[in-house]
Amino acid sequence: MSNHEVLPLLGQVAEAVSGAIGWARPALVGADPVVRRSEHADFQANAALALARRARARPADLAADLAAALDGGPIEAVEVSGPGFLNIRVPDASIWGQVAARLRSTRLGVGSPDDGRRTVVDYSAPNIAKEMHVGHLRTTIIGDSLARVLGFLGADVIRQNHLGDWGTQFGMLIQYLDEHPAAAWHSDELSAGISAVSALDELYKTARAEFDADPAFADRSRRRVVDLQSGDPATLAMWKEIVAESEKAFRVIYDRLGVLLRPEDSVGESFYNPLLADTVDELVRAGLAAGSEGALVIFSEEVAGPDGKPVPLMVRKRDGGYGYDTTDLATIRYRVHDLKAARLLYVTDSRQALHFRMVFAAARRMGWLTDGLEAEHVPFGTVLGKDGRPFRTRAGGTVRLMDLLDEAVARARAVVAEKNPELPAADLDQIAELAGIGAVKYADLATSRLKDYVFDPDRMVSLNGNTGVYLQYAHARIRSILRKAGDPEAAVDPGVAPEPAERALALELDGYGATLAEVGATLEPHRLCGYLYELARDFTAFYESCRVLDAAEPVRGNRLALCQLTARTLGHGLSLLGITAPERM
RNA sequence: GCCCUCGUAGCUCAGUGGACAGAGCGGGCGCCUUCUAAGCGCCGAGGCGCAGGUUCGAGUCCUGCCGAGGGCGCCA
Repeated sequence: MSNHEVLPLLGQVAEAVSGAIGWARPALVGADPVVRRSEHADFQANAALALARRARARPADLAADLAAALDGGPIEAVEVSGPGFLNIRVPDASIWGQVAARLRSTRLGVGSPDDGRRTVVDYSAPNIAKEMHVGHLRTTIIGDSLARVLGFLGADVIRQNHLGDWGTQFGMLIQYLDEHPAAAWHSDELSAGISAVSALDELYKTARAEFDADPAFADRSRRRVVDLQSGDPATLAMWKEIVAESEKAFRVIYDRLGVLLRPEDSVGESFYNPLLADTVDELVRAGLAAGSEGALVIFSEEVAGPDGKPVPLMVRKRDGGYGYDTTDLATIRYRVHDLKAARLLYVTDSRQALHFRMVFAAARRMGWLTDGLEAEHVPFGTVLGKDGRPFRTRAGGTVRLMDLLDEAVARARAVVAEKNPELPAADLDQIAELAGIGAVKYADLATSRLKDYVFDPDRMVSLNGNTGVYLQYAHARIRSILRKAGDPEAAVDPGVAPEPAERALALELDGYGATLAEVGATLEPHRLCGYLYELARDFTAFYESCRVLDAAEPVRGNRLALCQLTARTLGHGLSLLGITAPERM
């Protein structure tokens, strides 16, 4: 499919201005028409200012020539303003035509610019036998939203949950569990509210203490690591059980968060373990990896360390083991060769930027990444507490993800209960859950990805401002109007002159696809949040100045159409953020 | 030492090289016989860390400096 199912007015105007440029100044054919939304008209074209020098003309003169060449087409009126801006107005009928066309489309008229592009999104990646904590919040939420947006834009998205399910720490844990068969850690032997990962996390700490205190246990643990790596059946069975129980616990969080990740998306470190030797062989044969101080490394061609020498990727450790550098190289090899990916995305925190830069560079030198292939680290900032320091419990420990969700839902519940005391308890629970989870996700997505952000439950469940709750409420309010009208078939009469608020709302709705394309290109979901907030505000302005239900036809029909398209766009946009938009609040 | 990111209103944040830099919170005033007041309007508040540069035009691009955070061999 093309970039647009319904060509936005901005695109139509841009085409017209492009045509005018070619007509008025053939030498400038193909130049950017620089069309933008405008406060002074429907759109403005800044091409005359940008091109005046090349055209060897005064901007105002060039603008006048362009205006003269812009007769008719999708443009109703043009005027030159200021130093050479073209203020452009589109016909009323076009405004309504776009609304009608988008309502007829199941995709709201949005095209599929990423059609068929196989895109691997690597995100979440919790560690087996450990609690999910605040550190997994952003990767899970941002990664999931990107998977949704790219999928909607037509990409063939393959989600990859790169679980931390392999490593020497499991030798210690398995040995401990083997020696303490009475220890409870299976989900069915734990009391409600205690997860397997919570129990395993505790047992691991105990095992760790014993490892440090008892040399004999440490020896047995080390032997257990060898057993695990050599595939000893009993050890492997225990490990698989630990993985399965952990995944059950993750499932509970994923279900509550409403993320797309499913069991088959789990392709953890253990999956790559058998592939690492081959990966390293290729690197050695290609002459990229070389011995250094007993280890095997790839020296970076561009990055130097504190000593001024090239920084190495650790391909094989001195003890013969493999670290994350090797695994990440193996993921590229696998995702390109076996999954046939065209675009690789790694949603991890920004501290790993240098690591990925070096891994990608090595993969390019190795020939695994070729020119048509895009590999991108999608970095994000740290979650901070209100004190501006990394978010921790009062005692200084990491904050469990589940606790954090509980707190947000509890606050949302208090706010909802206060504002709507008549709500039946069951509805209250359901709405509090939707609002609380939505608030957490929205707060995480709404701020620009790269910056650290402050986790503030009070602010995120606020009903005012750029919050998830505000958008959910806006959606519910519109749905309420539509229910009262009996959810009629949209009937748009393009002959009606739109009120300013109707015009502004329709133009905003027309720009939905452009915003999504921007999110797909920049991998910045906060642009979608900003768009939806603006849309909700435009709707509110419309709601304040334009009566819907008691308007006379054909105005009423047109306004209902605006309500329908706004509700669908809001609901759809929220769903791409992974947030549910309830019918009632 | 080198590299990366960030620095916009009292606070939390938006801001494709274009017309007077915008929201929310907090403060002040006002608006519910009308589709959800979980809302809306008005008032006050910054000239975008600092200094240069490129440009017809810079919060946005470039250079330097200051400040904060992060990274730089066997943890991911």
